[in-house]
Amino acid sequence: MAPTSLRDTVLAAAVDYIADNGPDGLSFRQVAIAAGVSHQAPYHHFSDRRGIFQAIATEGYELFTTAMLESLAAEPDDPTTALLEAYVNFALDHRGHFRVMFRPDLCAIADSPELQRLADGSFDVLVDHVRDLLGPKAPLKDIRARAAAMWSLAHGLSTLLIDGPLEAKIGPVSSRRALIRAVAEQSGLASPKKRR
Amino acid sequence: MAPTSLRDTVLAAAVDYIADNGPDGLSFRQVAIAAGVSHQAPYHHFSDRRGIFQAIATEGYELFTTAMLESLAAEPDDPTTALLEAYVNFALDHRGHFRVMFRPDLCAIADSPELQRLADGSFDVLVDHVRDLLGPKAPLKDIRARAAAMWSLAHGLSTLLIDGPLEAKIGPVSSRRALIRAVAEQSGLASPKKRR
DNA sequence: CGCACAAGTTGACGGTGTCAAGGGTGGGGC
DNA sequence: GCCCCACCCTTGACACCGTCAACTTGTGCG
Repeated sequence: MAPTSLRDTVLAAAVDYIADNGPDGLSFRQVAIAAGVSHQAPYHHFSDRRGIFQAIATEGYELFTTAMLESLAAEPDDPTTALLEAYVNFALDHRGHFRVMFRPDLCAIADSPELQRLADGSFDVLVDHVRDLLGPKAPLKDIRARAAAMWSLAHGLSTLLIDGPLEAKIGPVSSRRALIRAVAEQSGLASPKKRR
Repeated sequence: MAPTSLRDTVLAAAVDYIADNGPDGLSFRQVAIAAGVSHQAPYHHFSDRRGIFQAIATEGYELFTTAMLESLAAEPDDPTTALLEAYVNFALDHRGHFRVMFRPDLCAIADSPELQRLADGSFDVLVDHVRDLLGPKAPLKDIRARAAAMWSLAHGLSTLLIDGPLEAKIGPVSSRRALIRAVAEQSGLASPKKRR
C-alpha cells in the first residue's frame, strides 16, 4: 500500500468522485469507508464537510495558476488563445477541482484568506495579460470589459463543455484544440499578433 | 389566501429558496412544512426530489425562450447584443430557475423528452440567429464556432456574475446594461450593423 | 515511568429523502 | 340514499447523512 496519508487518500477519492458524479452527492461517510477507515476518521483532517471542498479548491487554484502561466510561457505569439486554451483544458482535465472552485456555496472562498489569495492570484494572471495586451494607456473601463469578455468566454466554454449541452447542440467536436481555436477566432478576442 | 394549488406554492417557494441559497441545501421537507402541509404532501405532485427540479427547469426554459425572442423583436438593429443582454438579464432576474436549468445532475434533462425539447428550443433561438447573421453560404464549421462563442460568452458572463468573483475582481458595475454592452463590444461579437 | 497528544473508533442525535399504508372527502353510478 | 372509487393528504417507519461527544490506542518525550 502506498504510504499516502489518510488526508491525501480522502482528498483524491473525493476529487475522483466529483469528477464523475458532481460534488453534491458526495458523502463524507462513503469516502471514509471506501478508504477503509471509520466514518469519523476524516474529521481529524478536515474541520467539516466544507473543509474538504476548501482543500480541493486550494489544490485546484494552485494547479490552475501554474497551468495558465505555463501556457503563456509556451506560446508567447498568441497569448490570448493560449490562455483560453489553458483555461478550458484545465477545466476538462481537472473537472473534480474545477467543479468545486467556482461554487462559493461549497468552498466559501471568502471565509478563507489563504484560499481567497490563491483565487485572486489565478485571476490576476488573466487581468495582467489583458493589461499587457491593451497597453498602459488604455482606459480602465476597456481593460475591465476586455478582461470580463475573455474570462466569460473561457469560463462559459468550459462549463458548457463539462455540464452543458454544447456538444450535443453544436455537434461532435473532433478536436478540443480545434474547437477552442475556432471559438477564439470567431470571437474577436484572439491576439492579432500572430497573423502578420 | 390565493387559490394557488399546492404544486404552485411548492414550486414558487423552491425557486425563491434556490435564488437565495442555491439548489443544494434545498430541503423537500422544509418546503412542505413552510407551505403548511405534511412532509409527504408534495410527493403527490412531484415524483421525487428530481421532479421538482425538472418542473423548475421546464418553467425556466419556457421563460428563457420567450425572453430571447422578445429581445430580438425589440431590438432588430443589433440582434447579437440584444440576445446577449437577454441571456444575462434572464440569468440575473431568474437565478432560481437559471441555477437549475444548467445542472443536469439535478434536473436530468436527458430523461425527460418534454424538457429536452424545451431546452433545444431555447438554444435554437441562438443558433438560428447565428445562421441568419453569417448567411446561408457560411460554412457549417464557422456557424458552429460562432454559436459556441456567443453562447459561451453569454453563459460565462451570467454564471460569473451570479456565483463567481467577477464583480469582485473587475470592480463594481454601475450599470448592468453598460457592462453587457462593453463586453459585447470588447469581444468582436456585437453585430456591426448598428454603428452606421 | 508518566503523560500529553495525535489518530482513529464507537455511539448517539437530529435532519433528510423515500417507501408503505391509512384516512377523509367529494362526486358519480346504481 | 348509498356505495365505491379516485384524489389529496397524513402518519409512521427506514436507511443514510453530517456532526457532536466520549472512548481507545499508539507514540514520542520529559
